[in-house]
Amino acid sequence: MPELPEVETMVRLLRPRVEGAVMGAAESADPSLCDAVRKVRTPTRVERLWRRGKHVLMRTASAQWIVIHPRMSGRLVWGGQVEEQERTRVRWRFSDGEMRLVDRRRLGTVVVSETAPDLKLGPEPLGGLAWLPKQLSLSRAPVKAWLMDQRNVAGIGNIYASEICFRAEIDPRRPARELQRDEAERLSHNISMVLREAIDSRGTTLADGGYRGPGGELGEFALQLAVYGRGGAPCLACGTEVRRIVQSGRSTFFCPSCQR
DNA sequence: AGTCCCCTGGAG
DNA sequence: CTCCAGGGGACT
Repeated sequence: MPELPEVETMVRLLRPRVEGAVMGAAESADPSLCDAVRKVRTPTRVERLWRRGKHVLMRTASAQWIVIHPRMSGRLVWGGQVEEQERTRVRWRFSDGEMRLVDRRRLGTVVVSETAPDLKLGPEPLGGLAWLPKQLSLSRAPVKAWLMDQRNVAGIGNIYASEICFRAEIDPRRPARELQRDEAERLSHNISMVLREAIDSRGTTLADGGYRGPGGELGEFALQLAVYGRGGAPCLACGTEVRRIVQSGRSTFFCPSCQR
C-alpha cells in the first residue's frame, strides 16, 4: 500500500507520540514478527522515529534499530484504549497508548538489529536530484521500472511512478538511457513535485481502504491521480483513452498521446 | 526482464 | 470462480 508519501504521513503522525517516549514490550501473534519484536530490550526510550524510502525506522536507547516495512497492505497507527477492528499484527506499548502495525495481508516485516541496518536503497528523492540524469544514462531499463527500483531512488512505487511519467510527459516504456537532457530534467522536476504534493495531501487512498490516519482520516491524493487506475478513461489533459499495460508484472497507466 | 512466491480480500 | 492489488526477494 504505502509509498514514500504514505509512509512519510504515518511517520509524521506518530512522531509526536513516539519520539522520546518509553516503549514497553511488544506483542505479536505472528511467529516471525514475534521473534523479531522480542529481541528489543525493553523498556527503552525511542530516541528517533523516521522514514527511509518506504521503511520506518526507530532508534532505541537500548542501542538497537527497529526497521518496519509495511509492504503492500501494512500501516502504522497510534491506538489508545480503543479496541481495534482491523488486523493488528504487532502492538508496541507506551504509557499513554500503543503503536500498532496493522496489516491485512501480513506481508509487512519487522527487523531488529544491533548495528545500523543496510537497506540497500538509493538516495532519497526529496534531497536533491542533480545526480539523476547521469544515473539514468547508465541504465537500459524502462523509465518506469527504473523509477521503481529502490536501488536507484528510494520510495517511489507503482502509483507514483505512473503519475510522475505522466506529469513529465514521458512514455514509461522508454529506456532510461535514451532520455534527452530536457526529459531527464522534466523527470527530476516532477519526481519532486508529485511526491511533495502527495505528502501535502497526506498520501493517497484507493478504493480498497488504503491509508487511514490514526483518527481514521483519509488521504486526499486519490483525487489528484491523473492516470493511475484510469485505464480506458479519457486523459484529463487531452481526452485520449488512458492505456493500461503490464511492465515487469505491474500495471502501468499512461496517455499514449501526452507521453512520448 | 519474466515468473513464482509470500498473504488476504475485494470486485466482477 | 478468476483476476487484481500501493512491495519485494529468490531464481530463471
